[in-house]
Amino acid sequence: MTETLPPRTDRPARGLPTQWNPGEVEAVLYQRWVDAGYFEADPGSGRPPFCIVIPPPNVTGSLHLGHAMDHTLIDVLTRRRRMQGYDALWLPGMDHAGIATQNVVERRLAKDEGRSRHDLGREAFVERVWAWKAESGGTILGQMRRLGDGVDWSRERFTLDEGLSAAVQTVFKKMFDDGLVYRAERIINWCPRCRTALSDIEVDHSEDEGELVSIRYGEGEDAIVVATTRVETMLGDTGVAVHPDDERYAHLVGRGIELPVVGRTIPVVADAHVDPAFGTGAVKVTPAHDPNDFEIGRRHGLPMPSILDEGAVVSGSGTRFDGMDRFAAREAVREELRAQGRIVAEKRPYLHSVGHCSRCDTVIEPRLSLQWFVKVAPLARAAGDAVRDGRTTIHPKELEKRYFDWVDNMHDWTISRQLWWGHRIPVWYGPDGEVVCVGPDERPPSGEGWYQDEDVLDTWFSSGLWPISTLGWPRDTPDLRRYYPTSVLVTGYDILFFWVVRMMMFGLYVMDGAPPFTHVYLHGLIRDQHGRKMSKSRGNTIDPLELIDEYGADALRFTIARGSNPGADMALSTEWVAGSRNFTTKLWNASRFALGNGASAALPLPEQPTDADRWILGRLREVREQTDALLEDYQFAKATEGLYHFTWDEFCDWYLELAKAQLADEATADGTRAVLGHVLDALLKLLHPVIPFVTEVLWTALTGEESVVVTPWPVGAGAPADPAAAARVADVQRLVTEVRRFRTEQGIAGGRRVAARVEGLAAAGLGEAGPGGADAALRSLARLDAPGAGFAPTATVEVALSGGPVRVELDTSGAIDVAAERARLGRDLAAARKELEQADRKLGNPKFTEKAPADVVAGIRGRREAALVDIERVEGRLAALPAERQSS
RNA sequence: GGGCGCGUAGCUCAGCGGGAGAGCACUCGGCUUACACCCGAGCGGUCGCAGGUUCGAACCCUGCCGCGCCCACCA
Repeated sequence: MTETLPPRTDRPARGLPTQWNPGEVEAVLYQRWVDAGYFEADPGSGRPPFCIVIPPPNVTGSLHLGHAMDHTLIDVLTRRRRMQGYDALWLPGMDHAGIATQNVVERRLAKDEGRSRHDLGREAFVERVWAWKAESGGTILGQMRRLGDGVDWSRERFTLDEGLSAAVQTVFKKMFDDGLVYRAERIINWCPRCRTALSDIEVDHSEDEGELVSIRYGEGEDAIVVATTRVETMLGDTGVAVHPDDERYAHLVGRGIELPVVGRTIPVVADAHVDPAFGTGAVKVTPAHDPNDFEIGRRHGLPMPSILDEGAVVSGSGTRFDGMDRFAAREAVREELRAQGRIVAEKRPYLHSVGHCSRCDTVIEPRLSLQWFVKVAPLARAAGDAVRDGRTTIHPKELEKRYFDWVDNMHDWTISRQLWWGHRIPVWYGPDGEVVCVGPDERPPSGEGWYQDEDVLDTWFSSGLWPISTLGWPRDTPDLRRYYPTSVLVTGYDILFFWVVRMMMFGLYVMDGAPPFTHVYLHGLIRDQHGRKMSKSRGNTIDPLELIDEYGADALRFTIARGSNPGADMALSTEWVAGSRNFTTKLWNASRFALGNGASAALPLPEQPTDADRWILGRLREVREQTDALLEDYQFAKATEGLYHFTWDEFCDWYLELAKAQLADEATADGTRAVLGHVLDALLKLLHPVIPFVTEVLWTALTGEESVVVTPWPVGAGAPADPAAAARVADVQRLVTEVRRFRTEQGIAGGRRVAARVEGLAAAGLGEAGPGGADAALRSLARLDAPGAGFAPTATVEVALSGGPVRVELDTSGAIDVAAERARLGRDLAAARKELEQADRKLGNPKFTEKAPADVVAGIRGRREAALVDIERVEGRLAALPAERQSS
């Protein structure tokens, strides 16, 4: 729902429309930036390099809020560095996302044409995926432009590009030669639906309901009871294992026992892996379908028949279950065992951990299979060491532990995938069992009987090379020399293991110990307004494009930055984005006011600034310093929040209001225009990295210059803090607030001017009348007129300021609401008494006065004094109130 | 089973040893010549529970309760 408000004023502010309309302007501005080449890096510039490589979005579809988070934070960092004079490069690109993309295209193919990839054949299918990539990739690039991503489009990369493919092939070859990749028959995770091997982290475990069935193997004295959650695997049992020290079974070790249903005799072996306290202390051993059993089988030389393939019992198992689906087989085998009286016990439901394919949720089948692996131990050790010795730092630091736990306990990485979309493994097999790995510039062996490996590499293999391959490796390019190691990696903590660790391993390996990035910043996940994970099935996802359409890209970016605390998830709702949109509107209107009143950044700052001037210039300096410190520490939320409050609560609510009086006085008008221009200029620059569009329009209107994108960061903006001036402004604020409160309690309309006499300003150290003085400020902000003829005060507002009491006598033109005033003063009195009581309690404790630091004690004493003064003042006012008239 | 983290205003979250905060929501006023996507004034919290340390604890320690996440070859 968009409301268009009628313009309330048509005073022109240097061509600025009365309303900020992001939808009309953003695309134009973005194209202008790109055309101007602002985002293009120049390794020969001589400026210090700053580089971030994008976490490449998958070409599976379109960007979601998680990407918007990556992009916002990266853009904030990059735009700021560019303004700080760095040769800033944000390198864009996309990931082919092997299995994910292949699945998407396969599903579409099935839905639209009722065909499988096998119907098309490898070559034609891969062509289809490329077509999809063109379409989906285009969508993503368009979305990045909508977000305002300041990326260097001339350096855009894709993981299946020629150059990146060469990098993949080169690394594979190097690792092959170094013995870091190997081909072996191991138990791997097989997804029967995707029909490919998966690495360990592509398997999600969940507690599922199943069954635990205890089966008696053997007869009589030789009988052993084993328990299993997967009855059907007993078809592939080749042994029963017991603990070596388990006396219950000692007599059976080494002997044969008959495997029911199948009828073959299998040995009882002693293996320390078995926990004698668990269940019966005896385990059935299915080496081809369980990682533990595989190890046991290996230690004892047991046969390893595969009895399940592609999710069904293999034909040729020699049983009547041949070809039966694995879950049907589970039931059928169980019933057969039951018929034979073999089932001793059953527990159902039985909760246990079951692996699922992270892509399609199908139950994973552990399977003995010939695959390619990366020997990770040396790589992982190097990855751990680089963080341990500080070559790379992880923010927030708490996530380091997770990183170490992972790299220090990593299993070998299964990298071959039985897919078609990806980098084909560059290995050729010869007729006599030759295995030849081929580099990118080498010709593969040809001739009778030679063929290339059918499989492709895990998509994370190429993503892991992203920071080096995108910069040109294996060629020795200026970019690589200039931007590697990259400055920061910004990504979600959820892909720490998938991606960050792999990049560390590869980067260190390929680049001789130079890590791929100096810092890693891990942000949290975006959740819905109640902190729940966003998911399509829950129906609580929000499309970033819809938010941009309704509120503007700046609003979305501001919301994300404002909610991003290191490592913590953030809840996002349209209300938050609307609030951010309101902020951009506020900034817009404040700028219009300033411009409409002749603000200029080119004017010299006043030689005799007012207190308000000194205060806001001092605050500006502090805010700039604070913003820098926070952003250096990746505290996006706090940095953004600080700018929000400075803009709204200080600049708009107070300085602009104070400026109105100053502008009306010739003595201060020019100075005020200069201060307004100066503060606005710096503020727009500080906000630009977060909200680039609106700040660009406003800043160019203010300065008439080309673009805020390439303007220097406002390091010297503002002035050193002036605590005395700031204290006087704080006093004025208190005064104004107290008078406003009185007016509200008395029901005096906000716009109505009230005649008033102000006493005690000079004595309180606030000066008297005069340009930029406290009196003028108070009268302007509290809407007080000078006492004219016939001034007849009906009420007094008295405020005890640090320098003394100030009395404001008001002529409300008639009797005041005594009850309301009594209530207001009563609340003040209660508060003051409570303060006094608290202070007395502390000061009455000798241990406190003895042990607490002197400044703390002094602070409490000060508060006690102030409370006493307050109480006296308020009691005086209460006593002076006229008697309440009796009313019903 | 191991590890990490979180429980603070109705909601989402900051604060992490010395006067309980923000945004949104809510109440009451208000077309106050930048802004009603606004302005002004308010209401709202035994800071999960119980102990302990300390002159002083939302903040440090211990235990408990509740929730979340990560890791793990629990047959």
